[in-house]
Amino acid sequence: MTDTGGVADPAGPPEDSLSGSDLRQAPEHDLPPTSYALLGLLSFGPELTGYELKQWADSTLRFYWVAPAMSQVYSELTRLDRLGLLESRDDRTGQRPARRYKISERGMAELRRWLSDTPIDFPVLKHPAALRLLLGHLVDIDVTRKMLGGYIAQLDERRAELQEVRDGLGSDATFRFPAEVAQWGLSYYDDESRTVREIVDRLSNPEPPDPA
Amino acid sequence: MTDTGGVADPAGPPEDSLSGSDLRQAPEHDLPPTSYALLGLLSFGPELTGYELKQWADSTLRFYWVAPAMSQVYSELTRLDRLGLLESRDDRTGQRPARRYKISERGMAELRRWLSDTPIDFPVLKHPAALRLLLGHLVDIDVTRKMLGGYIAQLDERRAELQEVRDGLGSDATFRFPAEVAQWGLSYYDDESRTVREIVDRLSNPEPPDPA
DNA sequence: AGCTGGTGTTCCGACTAGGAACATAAGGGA
DNA sequence: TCCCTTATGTTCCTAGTCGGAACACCAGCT
Repeated sequence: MTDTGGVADPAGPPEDSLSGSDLRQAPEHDLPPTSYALLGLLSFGPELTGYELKQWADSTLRFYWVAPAMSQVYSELTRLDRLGLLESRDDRTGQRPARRYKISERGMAELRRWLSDTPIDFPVLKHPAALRLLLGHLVDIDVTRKMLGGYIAQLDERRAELQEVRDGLGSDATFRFPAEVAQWGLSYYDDESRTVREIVDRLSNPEPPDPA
Repeated sequence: MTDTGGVADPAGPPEDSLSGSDLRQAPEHDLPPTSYALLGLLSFGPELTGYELKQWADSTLRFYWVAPAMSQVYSELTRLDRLGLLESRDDRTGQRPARRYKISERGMAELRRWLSDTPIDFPVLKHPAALRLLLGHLVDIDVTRKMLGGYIAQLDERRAELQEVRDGLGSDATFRFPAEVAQWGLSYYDDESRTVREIVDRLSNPEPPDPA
């Protein structure tokens, strides 16, 4: 087993000193999915700083993928660059010096390979509202009802944000797939909101005899 | 800020030696949600080994909460025990010696406090199928269609498993809340399956002019 | 001059994921 | 009988992830 490398190398100076043998090394195994998520954002073309990439992920990606932390965005960029999947340069044209990254040909190829070859994982979910409903026997019913009411309010808020994202994509074929994903999310929020309202109704009217 | 403690203490022998001052210490801050998830399972009453708790979590909890890894189950049990939220004993009655844990009064109280006082977080989602659909521009359309077909098949499978869980809960009022949560999950799988089928249809018939 | 807020990045500690490793028992087949 | 597989029960290690603190600099406002 060869060393696939730690992300940070605090001992070595970053400039010059082509010391490592792991420069431009192919990622023998799959990277974690979050790496492909960020690489995927960059596959749409822009040349971004870590800060800008984080903002973009926060505004769109987070609806179906956990928005990675700032620190993780930067360490991912460092790693992807080291693997040759990105190209980077120092940008001093703006008011602030910054490092800008864009996807490389290698990166595009690796992304295509991953999309074609890798079996799909089932979604991973952490659903606090469901967990709390499960534990309803421990608290007064009003606590649970109130909790679900708050969840519905959050759903409405998120739905409105996602609607804005979807509207911003227009009907241009360029953003056909992002638009499909946004639509998917909107359907999800609508269905979820309806389902939770039904649950709240059932909690209020304990046993409505089925009139069928 | 006082030390809220590492989970493992490899230096110290576990028996006797009341060395620490952090025994039976209240958790000043909230524990991570996964801790409350496991504590919540134990709030239904049983006295379990780490192994059994992991199996239970795998069979039911995983539908709306990431099933924690074996190693995490054990470290959580150790921590919750150290905090006085669990009671534990060595069990040698079975064929294999094992440590059994059940929830304490303190644990029940802390769980109730958390349910009542803590604001609810929005669900966290990692949705590989959505991420791949987003990147549809990179691959042939058939790759994306096939990917979504595989996802639908996984959905059907999961739905069948959850249906069994739900059937096992019956209509007894004891499991009213677990049954509601299971029903919630079933609705989610049904809605998601329908939505994804619609997406696949749209991918096949690119622009069906709206006949309205 | 100082305050606040946005840009840009790094570092650290805690939490989480996943598998390897270890140990023992039960059951089945050559 | 011996081996193999499966299940029980637990620990350890590595890498990945999260969240905040810290640092730095610039712009606009008071």
